[in-house]
This record gives sequence, structure tokens and C-alpha cells, in this order.
Amino acid sequence: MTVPFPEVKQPDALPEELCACTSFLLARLGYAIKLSALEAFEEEGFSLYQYSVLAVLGEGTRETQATIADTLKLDRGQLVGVLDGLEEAGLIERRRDQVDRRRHTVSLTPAGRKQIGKMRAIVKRIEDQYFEPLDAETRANLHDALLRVAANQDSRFQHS
Amino acid sequence: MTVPFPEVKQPDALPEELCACTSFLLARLGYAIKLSALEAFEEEGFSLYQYSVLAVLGEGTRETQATIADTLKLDRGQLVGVLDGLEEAGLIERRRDQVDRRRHTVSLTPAGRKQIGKMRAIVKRIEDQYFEPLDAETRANLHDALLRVAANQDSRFQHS
DNA sequence: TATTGTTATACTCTATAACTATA
DNA sequence: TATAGTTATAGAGTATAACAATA
Repeated sequence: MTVPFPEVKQPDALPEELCACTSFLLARLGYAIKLSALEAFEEEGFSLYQYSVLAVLGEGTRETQATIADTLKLDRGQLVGVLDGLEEAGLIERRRDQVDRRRHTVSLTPAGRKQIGKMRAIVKRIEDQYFEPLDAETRANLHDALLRVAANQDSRFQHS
Repeated sequence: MTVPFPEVKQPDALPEELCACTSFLLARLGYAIKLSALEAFEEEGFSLYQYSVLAVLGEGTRETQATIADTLKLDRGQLVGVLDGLEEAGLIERRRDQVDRRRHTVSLTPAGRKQIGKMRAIVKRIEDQYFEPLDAETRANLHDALLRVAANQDSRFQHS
């Protein structure tokens, strides 16, 4: 059987060697989706760091700054600025720990909890864009595989 | 039925909200695996950029610097330094295009072709480490899903 | 004037290291 | 002395813009 339209190779197509490389796809795709999310968040005046911090606080346990930083693999010095922004926006509260006055206990405000919902919607929108070519099952399998790999190399990832 | 060892939640566990986020996993994992690769390549005195450039040239078609940069989404100015390193190491050759003397035609040397094999082995080693928790089929499915998503958002990715 | 490769500059992130206040 | 949070500094990585040669 003849091929009426033989594969037209694009002039700037990535080499097969790299397309065959799962790690290359992972790195490229991860960076691209991060950039998209970053852009979307910035339009609303927020950052991805802020979202991840709110997500940590959303788990209910009150946290000290050090544990938040460790959880997110964030530099403690870097976290300060993130919390400053969140506090200014009224999304979190810092209170001195009365037992150990060096520590700050960080907690969500009601406004902060509300904001998580909005941020979650942004993430969902972006993920739906990216994973649109996958059906629900494939997408779930993708997530499961990534989570297993992530949990295997970093114990902070918890898989069910 | 009682649970003898109830789930011990790690103190620095990532919030479920983020673990449930495919894009978060993708970004985190992509960055982690890139760092690992970077480190491994640097031990051999090479960079990931160099590998990707060699991989492009390995496809057989002789390229001009601009097309290489475009393919890899690299800045043209940045590419210069990468090529300098590769040329110094004797892995590539730059020749003036006789038709258009502004252009440089870049091609692999035999040593360069040989080096691709070594670099490929490094990548394989790292991928085997990361994807070790997945069986062959799951891993293939993961790759396929990523490639489809990548091709959907960037036409340079070619899927079979 | 526009384009190729080159070089130089500036900006963003991040990583490191001081600094303070409490313990 | 050691630790939590803060602040300041330095480095890598990247993006932008000027530059010389050729078209």
C-alpha cells in the first residue's frame, strides 16, 4: 500500500534520540508547565511559592517556618519573603510561639483558605490544557506512575 | 479489623494537594532528574547542552547554528559557547558555508559520534535509577503519555 | 537594510553566609 | 553554644541587546 502523504519531517524537529528520552520529556514538560502556571499566577498577582505554602498550611497542622521550608525544599531565607507577601495580602498570620519565642507559628486566615480554592482552579485550568490529549484513564495512570517515581526518590512524596 | 501499624505521617510530608497535582510532580521530578543528569555529565566534563547539540547533529543532517538553536529552543548567543566547548574537545567541526559565507555548517567528528554513545549510557543509567519502581510496560506507557502531551504543546516533539 | 554568528550586558533565581533574638 | 527567623551578599543561569561580517 502506497503512502499518499509521506511523513513530512519538520525542519526544526527534535532528534529522535531526545524524544526517546523520558527524562528529557520530563524535564522539558515540567519546565513548560511550570512557566505556564507561573504566568497564570502572576496575572492574579501571586506566585507558585505562595500557592505551595498555602497548600502546606491547608493541611490543618499549624507549622513553624522551618518545617514549611523543609517540606517544600525551600531555603529558609527565601521563605521569609514569600510569607511577607502572604501576610501583607492577609492570607496568613505569623504569631510568636509562646513556648519558644524564637519560633513563629504560621497559620491560614479565612481569606487564605478561600484563596487556595482560586489558585486550585488556576492549576486545574492549566492541567486540563496540557493533558487534554489524554483520556481520563491514561491521565490517571500517568499521575500514578509519576507519583511512584517521585516517592521512590524523595520520601516527602506520599503515595496512597 | 484493627490496624497494627497505623500510617505514620512524616513530619515533612508534602501536602496531599500538591501530590495530587500532576503538574507539580512533573515539574519537581523533571527538575530533580535534570539535576542528576547535570551532575553526572559534569563528572565527565560535559554539559547537558553539549549532549543535546550532539544528539541533534547525530541525526545526520548537517545543520547551521541558527537551526540548532531553534530546535533546542536555545539562545543563539548561548549556543556559541556550547559549540566552542565541543569544538575544543574535537567533537564537532565548524565550517563556513561557501554559498552564504555568514553561515557556519556544523558537523560531528568521528570522536563526537563516539562520545554520543558514552553520553547515552549516562542518561540510561540515570533513567534506570529513577524509573526503577516501574515495570517495563508502565514505563513505556509513561513515556508515551509524556510524548503525546509534549507533541501537543510543542510541534518540535515528534511522536510516532 | 536584514541576517549570521559573536560578544557584552543585565536581570532573575537561587545558594551561601552573616546577623539578631531567644534558648 | 546552638537554633529560628531575618537580612545581605555572591554566584549560576538565562535573557536581552549591541556588534562585525556578509548578503
